[in-house]
Amino acid sequence: MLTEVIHEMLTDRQLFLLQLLVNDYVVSAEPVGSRSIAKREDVTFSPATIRNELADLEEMGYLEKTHLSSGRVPSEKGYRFYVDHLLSPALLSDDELGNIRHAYHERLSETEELIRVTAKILSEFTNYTAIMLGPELLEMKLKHIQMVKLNQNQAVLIIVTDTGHVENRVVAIPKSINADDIEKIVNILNDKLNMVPLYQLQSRLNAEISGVLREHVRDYKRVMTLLNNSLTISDPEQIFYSGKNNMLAQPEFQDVDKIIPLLDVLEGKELIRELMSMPSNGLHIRIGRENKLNGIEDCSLITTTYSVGGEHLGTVAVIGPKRMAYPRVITLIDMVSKLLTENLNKQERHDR
Amino acid sequence: MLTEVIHEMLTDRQLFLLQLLVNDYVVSAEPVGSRSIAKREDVTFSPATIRNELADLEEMGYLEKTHLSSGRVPSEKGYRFYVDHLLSPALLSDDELGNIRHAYHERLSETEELIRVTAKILSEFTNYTAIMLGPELLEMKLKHIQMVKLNQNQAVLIIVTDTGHVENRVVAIPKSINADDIEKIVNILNDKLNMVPLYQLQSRLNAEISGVLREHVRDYKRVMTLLNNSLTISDPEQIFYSGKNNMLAQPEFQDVDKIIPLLDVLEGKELIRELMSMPSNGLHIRIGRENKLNGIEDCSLITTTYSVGGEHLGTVAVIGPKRMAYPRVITLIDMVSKLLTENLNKQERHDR
DNA sequence: TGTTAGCACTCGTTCTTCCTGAGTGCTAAT
DNA sequence: ATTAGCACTCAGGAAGAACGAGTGCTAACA
Repeated sequence: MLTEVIHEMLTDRQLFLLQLLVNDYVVSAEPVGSRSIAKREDVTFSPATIRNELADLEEMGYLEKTHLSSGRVPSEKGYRFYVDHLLSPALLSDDELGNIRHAYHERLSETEELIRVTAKILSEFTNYTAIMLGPELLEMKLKHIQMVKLNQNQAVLIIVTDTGHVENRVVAIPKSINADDIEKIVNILNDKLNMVPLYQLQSRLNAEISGVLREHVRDYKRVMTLLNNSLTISDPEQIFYSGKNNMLAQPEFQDVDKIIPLLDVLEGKELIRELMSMPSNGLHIRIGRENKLNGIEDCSLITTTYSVGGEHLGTVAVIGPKRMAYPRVITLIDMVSKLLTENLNKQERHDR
Repeated sequence: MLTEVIHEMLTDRQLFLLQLLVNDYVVSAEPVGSRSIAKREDVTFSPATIRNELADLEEMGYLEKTHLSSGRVPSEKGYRFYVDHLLSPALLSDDELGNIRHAYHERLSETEELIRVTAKILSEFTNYTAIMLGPELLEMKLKHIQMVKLNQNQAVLIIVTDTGHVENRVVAIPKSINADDIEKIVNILNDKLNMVPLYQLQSRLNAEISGVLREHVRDYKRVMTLLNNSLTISDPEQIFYSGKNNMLAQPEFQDVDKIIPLLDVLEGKELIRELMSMPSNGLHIRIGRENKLNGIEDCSLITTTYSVGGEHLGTVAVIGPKRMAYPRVITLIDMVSKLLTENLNKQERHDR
């Protein structure tokens, strides 16, 4: 790969050095000097030569110095180039592969559990933070609706989706409505709304169903406001975190003043929005300021997606320092998202 | 209060000084010296006198020095004495009172939501971390059980409790069992298990119900293992955190090496066990090493409980540094737990 | 006898100063 | 084109000085 002319300006040796330097910096977290590069067995030329090359790479914007006489550190452009052209996926040891597969063999029944396990594996094997966006609630389709009366005034409204997800909320039941009414209402809803995506529930209710209800049910008005209130799906995403505290172990975040804003951003809604705005297929990497979001300028975000039956279901993300073990994370996130997809489809296959 | 002889060994002036010193240290987080105490308006005697008194208090074990010539800091014994004898509950400003009451007026429908709001208020108004243990699932009683078929092989089992809580799990349905069977099973379960506490479900199933099932249902064996698996309530507690990151702002946890173990403990199961082991009524304070749990030696834990209809429901806890604003936290936790109880009982009252 | 002023002493903190070592760029020789 | 050599830079650590907030103790005082 190195022998091809990838970028018109860079010689093979420069490519080689850039790759070496990034690899080195990723593990050491210290600026890399010419001497330490020259010490490597596979480097035949002298520190002086390396200095010349590194100076050129710096001039072209791939490297930076932390101060006038320091070693070099990759710039964002450098990372970007590395990620785009110099990266070869990491290999996992048999041990690790075994452990990962093992974790999936435990239980493949519940979607949520599967996602949670995936997040945990990702964060534990990368030592960074994993964030998973679950299947979008709004895209799920209604499988069954049910009302269970708790007492004179309250009932639980239960919505089961085609994926087996269960939403529920407590609703106040007006005195004017009795058990028979409720049964009637629920029957109508189940009849008319079967397999309707949740985001359409409300509009369908008001368009098609209100008429039917008016005919068959007493106190039609109250029922409608009740249903309107409870069929609003407010929380559009399920979010699973794992390894939030892993960030604290990274040398770039030893300073408490950096940790607090970072953790705040990590848990904040903006990050989720950012994640949702990522392209919805394939693997994507955002390095440092490529994330428009404030507070994670020193972080990189790697995302991919998982799906079932070809349908986009959710997002898998790893966030870590810019100085990230990209090859390893890429391999892991790719593997894990495929395993997740695979397991979800295994469930699905049973269906038909 | 000060004029009574509370502790045979301590003079009124010593009590006064101890109280002053703790109050001061709680806000400043710096060892308190004789001079700074003497500066206060309500202190009429000189630094030298204060030094003598503080030396006595130190001898008796209520105070400590961080080094030979430093100011004094309360010892755990000092905090304990302060908490037991010197504390007067803090007053909240009308503004704060208003805000708190306002937060509760929003929605009083869902138990979980109510608990979550309470945790948020506590952490925001104390600037420490709030942990709430929700109603013990196992104590809840079964209100309704339901199975919704998702596809050929899977169904969702839904358990609704008397409190409106909904548990659900995906179960695999053996081919030998059809929709009619399921309906029969569910009807039997609803009939026999109504208002049975969740922790009894399994034993009741095996004792009383297995016989009935054997008579009415095909493939009795598979059904029993299926039910046995899914009626095991694994997660005995609902836990709500709020303000986990507030700890990071405390001066005693500026050091990253202290933060990591602290956050780990905070999220760990041992702490929850510790919380559950607290006496189940009234307000309780554990200072520093009084918590047997490793990792929170420098923290204090204040807990109380909330209930509905006189029945113990769950635990409210605030964890912060030993150097905690005890009066304020006590006032807040007390107030908030009462508001929570009140609101829960308001729901309850509707029932009868 | 309890209180206080005075004083010597301790020790953490901060500010310098100095030194070292790892790094650089540049120049001249190979 | 490469490299040895050299002067230069700069972060980081060590050593020391000065500071100041605190102490305990003693002696004087009301």
